Amino acid sequence: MTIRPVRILLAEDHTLVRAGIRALLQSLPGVEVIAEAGDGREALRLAEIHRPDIVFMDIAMSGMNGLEATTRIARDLPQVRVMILSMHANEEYVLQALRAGASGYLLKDAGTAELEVAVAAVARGETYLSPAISKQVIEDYVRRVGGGQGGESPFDRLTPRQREILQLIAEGRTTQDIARVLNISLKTAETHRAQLMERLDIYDVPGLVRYAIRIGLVSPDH
Amino acid sequence: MTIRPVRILLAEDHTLVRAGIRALLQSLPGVEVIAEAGDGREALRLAEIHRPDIVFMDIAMSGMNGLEATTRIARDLPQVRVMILSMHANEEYVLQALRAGASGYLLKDAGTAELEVAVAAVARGETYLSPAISKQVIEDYVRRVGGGQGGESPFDRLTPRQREILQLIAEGRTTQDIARVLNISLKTAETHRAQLMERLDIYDVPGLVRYAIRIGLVSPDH
DNA sequence: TTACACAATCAGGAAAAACCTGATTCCCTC
DNA sequence: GAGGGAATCAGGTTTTTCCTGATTGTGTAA
Repeated sequence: MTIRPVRILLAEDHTLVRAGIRALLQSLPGVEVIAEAGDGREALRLAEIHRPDIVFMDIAMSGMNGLEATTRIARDLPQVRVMILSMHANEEYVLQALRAGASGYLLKDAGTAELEVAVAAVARGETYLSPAISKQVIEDYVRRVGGGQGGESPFDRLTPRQREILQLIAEGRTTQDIARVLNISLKTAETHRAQLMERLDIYDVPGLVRYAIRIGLVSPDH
Repeated sequence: MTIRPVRILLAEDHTLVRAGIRALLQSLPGVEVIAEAGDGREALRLAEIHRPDIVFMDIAMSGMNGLEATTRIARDLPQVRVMILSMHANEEYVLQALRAGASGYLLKDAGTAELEVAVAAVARGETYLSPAISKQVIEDYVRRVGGGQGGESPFDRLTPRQREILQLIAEGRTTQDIARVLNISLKTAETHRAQLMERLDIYDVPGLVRYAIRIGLVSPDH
């Protein structure tokens, strides 16, 4: 007997990229790309029709984005697994994807060998995350899921004090400055800063600034 | 006699996407992908070595971005043409690319047929722009070029070296790291950093990061 | 009610980074 | 051929970060 091939639906809005990834997927043994979608809504529609084993889903798509589509697929078609295709190893994105019900999170700068591993893992019903995604993220997730928690905003990841510190850092205040503004000792400000970095798994100031901008704590202007 | 194939260097930082596009390019008749680069600096190096006919260049790459690399290639290797690969039909990007000396601007959501047309056009020495790019943009460009000089971009405020340094800082590289990446001494990297701050009149790292984001040198994600 | 996790506070000392003040070389322009 | 800007480098000081602790209060789960 022949092994049943893994049937894949590929959702990605950039045609060229989609065609490229399709070519890669089809070069893998036991993999069949049965349909392509250019946005989340189409992905949803095609998933209902074809019931693929795996949907390869880009996050950034216009119309309906990949996370929204993932949520619906996970709810309505539980036998269909979703592999998120993303450019960002960003913790927030990964958590959102997993919360939405994705079975895998594959970075676009993964190698082709990794692609094969990822497909096989998800096809077996496992969860696959690109190795570049930090352990911290995974542990956070497991802990949270274990705790039976629900909605999570990026804001909840930090204590109020830590958010204050983060905002001040992103605004360009030095740690000394922060201590003065908040009326705490330099040492305390340093500790907050360190714990904040630990919490976000971001260990450099530029990374913190970009994160603060992403979650809207500060704007690139000013 | 056989027609000499079009030799292409492919610069794109996401391995998976790169592999995909490579597969597409190689499926075209008369096209040969002779090398791949994962960032702008490598693209520059490989372009010098291989002298490809066309460099397919992604804009958003870490380390040295595609526009910077394009500028240098256009200056140092005029016989090598650069085809920008971009996700955005955004006017500002297109203009910057053309100003940098690109011979083509291909959107990532182009079709594979368009890919073939684009390669052929640029190989013949023509300029190719994806049809989705508005006529307005093209007219603007022509007018500007025809009308002599004009546009002052925020980029012009910094030397190429300083832009490199700024981007690396905003990406979270330490000064040591930067020195290593650019193969200069720590002291030199420190000097560049200081002169850069002087030039922009911004004396803190978070401020530099926000500036870099404003002018599009890096994105808050990444 | 004790035990425990966690937020917020603080410190000493080592290590690293930034800052200040120079200097040289190269190349382009006037 | 003099001047100026860009890129390179260094010594030494100051500042900041990093590592490894500790204490207090508060809410919560055993």
